[in-house]
Amino acid sequence: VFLPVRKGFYEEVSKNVMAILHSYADSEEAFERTSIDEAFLDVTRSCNSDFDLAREIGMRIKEEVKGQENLTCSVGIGPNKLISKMASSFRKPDGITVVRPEEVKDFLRPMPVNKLWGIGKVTEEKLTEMGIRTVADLEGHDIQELINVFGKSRGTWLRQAASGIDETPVKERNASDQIGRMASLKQDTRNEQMVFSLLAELADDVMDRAQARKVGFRSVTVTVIFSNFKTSTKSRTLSHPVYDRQVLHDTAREMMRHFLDETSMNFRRIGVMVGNLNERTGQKSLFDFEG
DNA sequence: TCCTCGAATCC
DNA sequence: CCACCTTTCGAGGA
Repeated sequence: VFLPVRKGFYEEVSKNVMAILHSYADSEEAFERTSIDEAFLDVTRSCNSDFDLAREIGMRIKEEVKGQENLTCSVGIGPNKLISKMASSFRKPDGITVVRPEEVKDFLRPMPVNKLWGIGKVTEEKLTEMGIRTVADLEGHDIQELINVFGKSRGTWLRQAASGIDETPVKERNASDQIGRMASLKQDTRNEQMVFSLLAELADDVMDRAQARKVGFRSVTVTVIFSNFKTSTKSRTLSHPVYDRQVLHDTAREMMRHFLDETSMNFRRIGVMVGNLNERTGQKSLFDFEG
């Protein structure tokens, strides 16, 4: 069933659910929303590191979400974010999975590597070529070779993740650093009317979201995906933060002009993104500029 | 250190 | 499972 959901509906539900989740976290800061319907909660203190108590908390959350919003959800409980995220994916929908510290290895080892959170199609293929199929294979693999293939930071991450190690704290993230939107053209084209009118819609949408968050931006990126699926991006950083819709429109247009002039292939999708977001606050004190 | 741009992941 | 979209990451140049 496809529901033409009125704008803002998901956001409203999300807000309510997040409020419930937040209320079960150890503290105001022990909460990390990761998407419209997912969050990490640190409950170490509330359950006194007892995983049976943690399960009780998980059950209460499920009941409350069901009662308040009539929604099911999946809960994963583990010693860190990596494991709890994977535990929550383990039984879906409406599941609850607890992975105790001593169970982590058995939980991970049999899994194909692509189940590890953070490994997608490309990494999976490279690993397959290296003869690494399961998490156990990855855990046993020579770290130096992983670093040679994936680079230092990703290579070491792979090995740590395979062992179920993740020390990243549960922490409210500074709401995203960038706001962007892409869309397909009705047909592959480089007709200026069609391209510019879609570009304007996207820019408006991005601007709406920036305004809702009361942020300005200092960089603008325009993306074009061509008929052959090749992607090109062009970005420009302005000298001062901007809050002006017209500036976004003009800048995006100018950059799109470049693509129209410098290329010959039809466009399939285009996108607009703003970055270097900057809160519009009152007068900043000198301390705000200390690095 | 900043900027640009493509790669990669996740939704 | 696929197709599509959003955001982040990181390499390399200035």
